[in-house]
Amino acid sequence: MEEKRALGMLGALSQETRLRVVRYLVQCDADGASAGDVGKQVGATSSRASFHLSTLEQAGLITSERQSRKIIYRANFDNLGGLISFLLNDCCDSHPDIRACCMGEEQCC
Amino acid sequence: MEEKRALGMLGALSQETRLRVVRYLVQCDADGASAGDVGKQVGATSSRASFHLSTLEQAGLITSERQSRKIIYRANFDNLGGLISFLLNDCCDSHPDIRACCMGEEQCC
DNA sequence: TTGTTATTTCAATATTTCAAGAGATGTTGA
DNA sequence: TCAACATCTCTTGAAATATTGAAATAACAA
Repeated sequence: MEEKRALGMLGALSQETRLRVVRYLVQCDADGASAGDVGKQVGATSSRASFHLSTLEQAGLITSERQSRKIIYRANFDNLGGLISFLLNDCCDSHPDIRACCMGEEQCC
Repeated sequence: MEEKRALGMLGALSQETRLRVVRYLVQCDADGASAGDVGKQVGATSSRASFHLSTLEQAGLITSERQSRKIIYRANFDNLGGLISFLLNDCCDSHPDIRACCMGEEQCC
């Protein structure tokens, strides 16, 4: 992940509505959700939801697929992981304190 | 980490100069660096560096400590880890794909 | 085709953020 | 106290972003 892409993702995520959209879409997992659903879920008008969704898609955090008259949005797990990996490994140099804190009580293996 | 704090951190990090400041301060580790050092390192005037440093401090990503006539800035490893943990665990629900991607080839234990 | 639903695009406005430089503040040593 | 240095604050103007509502586009069903 290059710095520029990471900056775009961070900017996209640093907005309340968009952060909530991503959280919701992560919960929806592979099923995804339509723009209308997303809008209702995060309390945004349809035009606002559409705007934020396109911002998130442009940043690479979500994907879209038309299904008949709806457009289904899904979290882009690869890129979300890539962003977190960038922060943890590239940006924070895999600093042991940060890594430990990030892992918390859960074990990853 | 609450959503509001995470949003503040994401916003602070989503700016090229500030992201570089954090990267540099992480590399400086416990030694930290003065505002002047940081400014030279990231190619910013002193007033710009001061502005960005105070933005980062307010977001909780760095700390400051006066040492005689200099002010030493350091990365706040706890909060950086907290942010990454928020993204990985709270926001992304510890999704296995994201966790795997984030861990990459390194093992955490 | 016509009507309905879902989503996007557009224009106008308001707000926020960025960058640069001048001046103010705080700290040290003579 | 004064001079030198490091940092901060304030102002200005430019650029990016957010919001709203109305209109446009796309897909489906009767």
